[in-house]
Amino acid sequence: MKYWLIKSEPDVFSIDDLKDSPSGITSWEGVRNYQARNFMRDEMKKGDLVLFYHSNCNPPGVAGICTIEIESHPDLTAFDPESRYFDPKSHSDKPVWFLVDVKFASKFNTFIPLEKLRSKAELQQMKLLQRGNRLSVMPIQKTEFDTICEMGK
DNA sequence: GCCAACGTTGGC
DNA sequence: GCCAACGTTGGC
Repeated sequence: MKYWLIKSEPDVFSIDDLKDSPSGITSWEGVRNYQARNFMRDEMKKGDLVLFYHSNCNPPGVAGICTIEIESHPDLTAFDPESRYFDPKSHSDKPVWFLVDVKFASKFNTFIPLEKLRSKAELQQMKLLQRGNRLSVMPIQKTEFDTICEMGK
């Protein structure tokens, strides 16, 4: 099993929006970064555990946990000219963009702000904390996942 | 709202 | 294939 962190702007889609989705499941649409896509397309497996991070808000931080429910399939919003995620390079016979479906698992009792993550010695290696990091889907270590879950209790 | 960091685009 | 220009991300 692998461990991941995904970012979302809560103004756009928050962990409560995920919780309120039908069956707590949503397609993680709109990712338009190749590295992030490759993680979703090639490496995320059903049952993997995922931290849900709120970005571009005050304060940013980890809000809870979800799981991979459905493995890689094409991101249909790329085919839709009306969608803000439309990409004319992607065609249904040869899709460029892929996504996974994630399922709500739990919300932390304590929201963990970025500042708290930065202050933890065990988390200093996390990609999330590296300067200039912009990846919205990234792998994390089990030890990091466990540390953050403990902080969120 | 600013701006540093990074990814993508496109001319050459 | 290089690299300048541009657009986006996301913390602050």
